[in-house]
Amino acid sequence: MSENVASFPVADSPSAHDNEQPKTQDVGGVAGQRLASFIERIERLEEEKAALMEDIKEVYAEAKGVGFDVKTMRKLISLRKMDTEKRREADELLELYKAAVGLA
Amino acid sequence: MSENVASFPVADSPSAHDNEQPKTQDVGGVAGQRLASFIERIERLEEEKAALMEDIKEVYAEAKGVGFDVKTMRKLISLRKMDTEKRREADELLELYKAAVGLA
Amino acid sequence: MSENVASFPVADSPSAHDNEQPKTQDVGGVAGQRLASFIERIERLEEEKAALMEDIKEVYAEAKGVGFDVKTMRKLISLRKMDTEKRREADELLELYKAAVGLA
Amino acid sequence: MSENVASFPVADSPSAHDNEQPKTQDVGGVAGQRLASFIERIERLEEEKAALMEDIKEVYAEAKGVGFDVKTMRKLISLRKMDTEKRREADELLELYKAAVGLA
DNA sequence: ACCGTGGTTAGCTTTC
DNA sequence: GAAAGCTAACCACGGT
Repeated sequence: MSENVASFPVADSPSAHDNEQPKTQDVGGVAGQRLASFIERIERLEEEKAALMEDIKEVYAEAKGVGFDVKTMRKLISLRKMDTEKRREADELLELYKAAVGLA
Repeated sequence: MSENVASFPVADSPSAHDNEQPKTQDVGGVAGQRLASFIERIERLEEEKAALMEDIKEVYAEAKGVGFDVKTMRKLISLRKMDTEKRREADELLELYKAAVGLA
Repeated sequence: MSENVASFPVADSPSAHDNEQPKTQDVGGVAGQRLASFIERIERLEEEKAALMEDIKEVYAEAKGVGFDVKTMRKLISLRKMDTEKRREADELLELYKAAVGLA
Repeated sequence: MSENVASFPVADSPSAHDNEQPKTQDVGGVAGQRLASFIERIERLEEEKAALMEDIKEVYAEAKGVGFDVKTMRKLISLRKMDTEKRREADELLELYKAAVGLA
């Protein structure tokens, strides 16, 4: 039933009691600036991420260049990752058992 | 000429009984070490990527904390990204034209 | 670069060699009927899937009702699934090695 | 598929010698069997679900094969689903009203 | 009772 | 063009 309605919901600030309207379009007032700031931060991080992904591709390419099989490498890495995750989950399961059984 | 680098200097098969190997897995020798190095580099980069993704999630969380709608933000960013890509493609097209016409 | 354009692209039939174009715009024509048929099939399958998911939830609920910890159960099942997948992937990796090394 | 059914991994102590009967603690006993049964039922249902998902993919593939745009189809179906849910919710609301007013 | 969290599912990208 | 891996949206659960 409940449906969020507001896509730009927020007052211009958490504790918005500063009455001076910035003149410059209050859609895009303090809240707008804050939003812009968040957006920028995220986009910056996304850029870094993209760069990293690029780097990864390059490493694969380099490996391929000296004769390794990329697909195999990927599989290997995936397997290693699964190991890691599985161990982590197994640990969690153990904790869960302990909790379920009343051993804090 | 059988060049073991150009093909795949693979470890002997899983069913091997090569257990008592000296420290530095000489299965595959130099190539094996090289492979290990690639793997490590990739896994390191993947870790960084994961950390970045974590950061991004945190920024979204912070934005949410002050009242912004995350889903909307995502859409916004995605839209901006599309714009960027579109422009980039347009630029590429322009370069192509220039090249085709002899303008370096 | 390439971007698909047509959202309702299709000719009115796979083996469309019947040249007589129906003149009357095929939106809702043979192709439309065919599309409707696909949609129905998918929606039917989705329904069955939803029913199955419901069943699963019920089993969990029943288990919970007799005292088992649902979260633990989920983890357990997830772990078992990981085992299965990991084995499958390990096999694939082996095949990959063999192929990379030239062993059909 | 899965063979080790009685796998009830952790629970009883790591070095549990199964010679001694389970005393009061029912690890691996009746409760264990019951748990195994639940697990099996769920895994069976999950398998069916996976099969269904496979079927759905195949229908999409078939549709694509005769020229329909899968992405568009997905959107369409999603839209229809939203409609359905909306109507269902509206009906529920109506029921609620009726109940509130004393109309069974 | 709501929010936050984690897990699941679906969609998209990229690879082969 | 198909298959897979990755990412993002969704949903149900438990905590506060």
